[in-house]
Amino acid sequence: MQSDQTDGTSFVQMTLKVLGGKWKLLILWHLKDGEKRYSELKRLIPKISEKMLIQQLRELEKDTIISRKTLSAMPPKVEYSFTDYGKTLIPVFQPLCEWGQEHLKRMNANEID
Amino acid sequence: MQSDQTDGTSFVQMTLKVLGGKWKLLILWHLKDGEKRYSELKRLIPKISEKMLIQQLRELEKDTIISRKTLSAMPPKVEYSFTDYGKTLIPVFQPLCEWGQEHLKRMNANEID
DNA sequence: CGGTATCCACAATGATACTG
DNA sequence: CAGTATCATTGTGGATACCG
Repeated sequence: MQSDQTDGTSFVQMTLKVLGGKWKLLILWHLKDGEKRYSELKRLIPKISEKMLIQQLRELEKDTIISRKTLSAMPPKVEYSFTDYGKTLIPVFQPLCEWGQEHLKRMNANEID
Repeated sequence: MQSDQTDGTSFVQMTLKVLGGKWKLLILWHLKDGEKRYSELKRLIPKISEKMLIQQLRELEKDTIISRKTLSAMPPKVEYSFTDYGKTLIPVFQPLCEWGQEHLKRMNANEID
């Protein structure tokens, strides 16, 4: 039931804006196992640049998917975790990632692409 | 261009490659109601350029999510529909889109962003 | 009708150096 | 440790014209 008659497409743009970043699914994938410190995420995702890590975290935070807690200022200690609202996303993106894993296997098996 | 990851993260890149295109979710959203002709899709998604429409369709086809059937050569008549394999994606991306719709409402309601 | 081809703007990402 | 700042590069998407 679309409420939006002129252009029922903005929810797609929204979905992509929230999850479409190159690293966001991966960040969420790690956070679903529990809160993580900035440095842990950096270690878990070695190929991400600091700029991208902080940028994607900021965007997820702005979208109220994750929250940022400063545990101590000196030495710096920051923890990222799902918000309660963000947790509603877990049953949605987890099957997506699992589908992606199966799809990857299938593509490799058939040597497509 | 990196081809290999060694860590178990490439499924995320794969997921984004398959669904991350700006119009793919929207195309699939329309196709899940049944097969559609090229011109129907163009009409259903007025803002997409022909280049993008055909490009996204080709990629979905290459990923074996949808299939392309030439119904007649003259006049040209082409129909796109989910493959059986592609249908396994429906229960995955549909909740995603529904979440996106709810998220959009929430953002509008709170005037966040 | 159902595409292709070309050119270009700009957004997204990346590398690297620096900072409180 | 947890970021910022800057610059370079790449990728994605759009406009337009043309083709079988």
